[in-house]
Amino acid sequence: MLDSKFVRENLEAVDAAMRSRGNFWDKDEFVSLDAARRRVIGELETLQSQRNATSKTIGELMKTGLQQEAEAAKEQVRSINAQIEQLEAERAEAENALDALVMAMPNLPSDTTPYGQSENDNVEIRTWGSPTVFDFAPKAHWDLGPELGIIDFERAVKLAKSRFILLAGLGARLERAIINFMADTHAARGYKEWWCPILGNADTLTGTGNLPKFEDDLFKTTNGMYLIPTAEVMLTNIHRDEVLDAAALPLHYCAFTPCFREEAGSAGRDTRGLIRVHQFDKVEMVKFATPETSFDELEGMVADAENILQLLGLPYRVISLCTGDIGFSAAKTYDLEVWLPSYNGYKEISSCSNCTDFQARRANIKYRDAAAFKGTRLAHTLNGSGLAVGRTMAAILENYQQEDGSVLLPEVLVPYMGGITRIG
RNA sequence: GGAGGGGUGGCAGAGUGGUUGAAUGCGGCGGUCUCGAAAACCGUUUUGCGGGCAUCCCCCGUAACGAGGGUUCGAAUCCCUCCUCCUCCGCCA
Repeated sequence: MLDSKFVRENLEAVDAAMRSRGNFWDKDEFVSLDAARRRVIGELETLQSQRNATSKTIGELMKTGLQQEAEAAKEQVRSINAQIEQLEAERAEAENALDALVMAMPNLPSDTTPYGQSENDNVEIRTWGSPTVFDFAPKAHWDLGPELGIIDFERAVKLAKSRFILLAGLGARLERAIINFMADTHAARGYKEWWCPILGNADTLTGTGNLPKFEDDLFKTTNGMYLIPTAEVMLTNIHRDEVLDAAALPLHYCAFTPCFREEAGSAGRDTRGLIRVHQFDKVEMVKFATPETSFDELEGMVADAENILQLLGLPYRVISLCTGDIGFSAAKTYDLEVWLPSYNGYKEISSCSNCTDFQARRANIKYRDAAAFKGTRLAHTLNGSGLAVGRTMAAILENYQQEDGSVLLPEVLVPYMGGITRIG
């Protein structure tokens, strides 16, 4: 969430930023709600001050036995309280309205985020490798998987519903191999690994910006909990309501979890295969940093995600998302897109974002640096996929497929597959 | 699931209705002393919001003692609900 004081004092700049993101917030409503709230608070606190002063004298009057005067003062406070009660209601109303408006506002884009309206305006930063060339007609992973007997789409529908996946035999093992390879690789590069709940409460989902605006994207339980759409939610909220020591920053965390997404509104998109499903595995990276270093940390995080693709030998490109395409909480986002022969193009496999203080303000994540400043400041949070496991499997199957329908395995995965070098 | 006992400032720990945002101790920070350090001594030590001043410094007000509601002129202190921790019993991967 944005700082409403900052919004008030930088109205035009914020307005421009919102429009660059295609977010049509109501500037005038903000101004009037903010003014109303401050007026009510002013009046309310004046009355509270009067009440406190009068109450104090009541105690003294009663000690000195001046019952009559005390009763008169009590009556006076009662009438003040009646006014306070009404103003409290007004304040709650004003704050709720302002809160709803501000909570619906996305983060301000970084200066370095390219301006643009849609994904067509994203900027390619670099590519690694080149699109895989075949001297036969390559198959899509949704054909390869069933043919090899390692992905069972039909039974997954029977067990759950469409857009769920059932892996069999070496497919299930490959899933585990990819997870372990990714988690081990990040851990070796300094990321502390966590294992976390995959159900979160409303405060947790609010902290990362998933609630209240994107509730429809989440699976909910009957007791008011939510299945996490990504481990980012848990890793970021680990330090909710905490003050971190600047000397400990940056913190580099990672975790493997299943991820659950309703995919409301994406019916008809990527309907086949492993690309867009309700449940998938992901190894996630999260960082906590100071404002001074967070953008450098973002570059480092992208490099760590790229490292996985390079070790797997999968061609990819890095793009910088434009203002119109970055996510709600992000100030700057790089997407890694892996080459997918079935799409004859690149497909997102990782998204790395600097959320600056946007999540930290919601989640109350601060840090202290006694030598540099008094008090506390909001930390910056970053998150990135490292990587989406299902899409990685799809990319491996498609890019490593052989003419005979078998699939070679990337060398780095062989130890995780118990020495198996080929499926099929 | 049953019974009982707790949740106070970075930590420990007082405080059962009236200048208590909160004693005391520890820790932290600043200073005195010292060649330096330790010890000792002195001072200081939360955050949100509103306003002033101003621009990272201070002042005023207000709110916050797990969360929310209630009683009262006034609540950390009394009542209710919820959350959570601990102990014992039961159940269980």
